[in-house]
Amino acid sequence: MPDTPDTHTATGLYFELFNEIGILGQLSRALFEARLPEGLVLPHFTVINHLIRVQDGRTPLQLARAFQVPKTSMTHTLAGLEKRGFVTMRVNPDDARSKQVWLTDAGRRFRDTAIAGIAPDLAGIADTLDPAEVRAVIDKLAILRKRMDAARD
Amino acid sequence: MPDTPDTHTATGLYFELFNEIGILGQLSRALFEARLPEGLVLPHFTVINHLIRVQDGRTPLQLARAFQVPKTSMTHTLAGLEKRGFVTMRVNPDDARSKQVWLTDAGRRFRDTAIAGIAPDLAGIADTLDPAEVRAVIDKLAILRKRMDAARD
DNA sequence: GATTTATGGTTCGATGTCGTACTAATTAAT
DNA sequence: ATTAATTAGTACGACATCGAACCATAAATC
Repeated sequence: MPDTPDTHTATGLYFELFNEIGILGQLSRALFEARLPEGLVLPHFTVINHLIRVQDGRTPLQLARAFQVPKTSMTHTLAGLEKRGFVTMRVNPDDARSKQVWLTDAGRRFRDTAIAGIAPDLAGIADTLDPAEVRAVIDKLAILRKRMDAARD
Repeated sequence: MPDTPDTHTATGLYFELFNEIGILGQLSRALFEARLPEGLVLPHFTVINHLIRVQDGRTPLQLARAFQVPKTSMTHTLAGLEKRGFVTMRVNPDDARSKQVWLTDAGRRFRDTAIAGIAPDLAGIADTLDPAEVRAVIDKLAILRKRMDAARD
């Protein structure tokens, strides 16, 4: 079932890879959003999750770069999170142009319950590939991601 | 640089995988769209490409399922393609509710030039992973995709 | 074969996404 | 120090995306 006729060329392979990535992105997004409370969308969760993983206090621009979205999109996402009281934004004491995003207790709770809600779905598919395989795929994708990230200037 | 603290759990691994997929989807989408003519967006290209790969004459619903998008989104994408003369839609002779999507010559030309425009970018990163690795990643992702696809009902 | 149920598509309204243009603050150049 | 160039963030407008409600046709049930 090779989808592209030119799977033997290098670029054809990458076409196929990105196609697969696109569809999986679509599927996983739908999966997650189905479990999120009304009005919240994947980026909301992703940002909160990121803030917990790498410490809060990030600036909006740092977040935008981390997810490779335009800064205007991040402004919009953060506005939604702030409106719901999941984050608060203060001016960066080191640079008055900039802001810092801090998690609230409600934000942390939101993350916990969101994860708890989604975990069963993930558990349901977690036996598809064994952990070593997943690990290997992640590592390969990360290499590619960093490369593309760097090549973008 | 493991992003999630729980990379040792199965669900944590999948969290990380989907995160990587999301970012890569973002990056590749931006890469592609930068090369597409004004007003055209990734799904436009993807649909045309798909029609060439698996023969045209697909119905809108088949296309929506192939890309895991809601059918309303596909209606919108197809309207854009039709307006530009890249596809024509006729009623399905076997089922008057349904339609069939056919490529025009302009549509085929669009695909060719789009691929030609993007190929250099892909070539620029094509040496990041060697073909066997890419192939392996694609295969693993395809397994996961089919699983999630099936588990969705 | 009439009625019910299911299916394919579109319309409509509500966000999400992103590019352009702008403001404010910082840094660099003179 | 003043001016120019850069950077962080937002406002706004155009368009993409998607869910809910809808219409038309087909299939299933009686």
